[in-house]
Amino acid sequence: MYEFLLQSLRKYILLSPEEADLLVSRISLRKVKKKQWLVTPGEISKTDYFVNKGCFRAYYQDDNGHQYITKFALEGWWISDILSLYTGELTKLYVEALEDGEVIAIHKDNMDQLFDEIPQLNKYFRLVYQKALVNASERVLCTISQSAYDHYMRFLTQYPNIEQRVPQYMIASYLGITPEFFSKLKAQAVKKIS
Amino acid sequence: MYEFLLQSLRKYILLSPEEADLLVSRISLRKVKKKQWLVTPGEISKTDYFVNKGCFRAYYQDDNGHQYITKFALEGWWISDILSLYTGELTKLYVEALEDGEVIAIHKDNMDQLFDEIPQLNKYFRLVYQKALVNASERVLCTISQSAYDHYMRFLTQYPNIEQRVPQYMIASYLGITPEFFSKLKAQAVKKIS
DNA sequence: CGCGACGTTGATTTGCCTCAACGATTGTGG
DNA sequence: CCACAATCGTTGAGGCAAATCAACGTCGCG
Repeated sequence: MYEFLLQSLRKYILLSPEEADLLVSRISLRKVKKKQWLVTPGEISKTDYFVNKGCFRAYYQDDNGHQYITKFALEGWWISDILSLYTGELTKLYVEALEDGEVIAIHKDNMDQLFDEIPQLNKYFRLVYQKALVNASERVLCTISQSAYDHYMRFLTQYPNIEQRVPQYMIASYLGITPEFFSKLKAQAVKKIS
Repeated sequence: MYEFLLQSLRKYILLSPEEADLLVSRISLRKVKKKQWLVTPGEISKTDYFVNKGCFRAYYQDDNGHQYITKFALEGWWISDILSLYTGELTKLYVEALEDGEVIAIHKDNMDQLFDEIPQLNKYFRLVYQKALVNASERVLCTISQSAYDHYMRFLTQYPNIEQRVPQYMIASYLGITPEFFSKLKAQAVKKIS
């Protein structure tokens, strides 16, 4: 049941059977239906989620109702409002399931305890965050330095095969452009090739 | 000499005197002059830097010679090409001193050793990266959701008092706009107030 | 002093947005 | 199994934000 998560941990650190058991005792599995939310604005985020199955998006909605997708998460990714989890401030994000799926939930308090009980976990998350930081930095650079089309190309390499799983207007939102303009971009790209 | 770094560590973790000594034995102080580089494209980054004094920028330069600033670092910040440091790929970034200053340099190999010798260091960097990730995520959100002016306002809260230390065209570059347009933005802002 | 670095301002162009209309597809209840 | 609505993608006309290019003013510094 938790094999996939343990496998992810073992990519970076060694876990004794006892530690693995301890970990498992402090986490829980949660099934979610398409369009359900894991996080909604106004709460204080207390849980970190590991995607076991399915596809999720984190997005922000401004006062005019416009949505901006900040992140997608597929199998093996962590997703939460890290800002709220870290600072205790109110969440401003939604985290929504784009398909029926399941996540492994770890409550902040259990997490803190686990960090003491299994110090190696600090290393695991150090590496996870480091990787996420590299991604975020590259995305920032792309956004300020490249045209929307180049930015799109980079997106495809970071999220391979995601185009089959999420509607096009969400990809546009992630890229920071409108669905209409995104559609025109793709039309032009086809012309260029031929 | 290394007091400032130790102080930063102690904000998040406890260090015994022995551990502090061990740490100090594996790091070095490096003085840099204005316009000197800590990192230049084409190398493989092997060192992480902690800013003890001064002001630095990381930037990318494209084939047309355009520069894009991805990060500023003031006293107490870490700066490096984390991508190259992490993956071993060639750096594409410059890291340059904007003032005479000094950094504390930690070589990757020493760092890895220290992570084993002082496991708590994992926790420190987990938290440092987590914070940096929160910042980067907010920056992404701002860039795709807000106008250049709002984005500028947020910048000021993240880097207070930096306007006195770096030229305006670099702030424009960080924000992803041209110096000319940035100048016009500020002119309009003054009008609004009066 | 004279040069280079930096900031400003204006004219023009371009990338992307907004609004609106229109197919295509999917899902759902009668 | 069909009618209908809802969701999603496409296309076009017009508008705005920001880029580009060029000229000019100002300051600090060798």
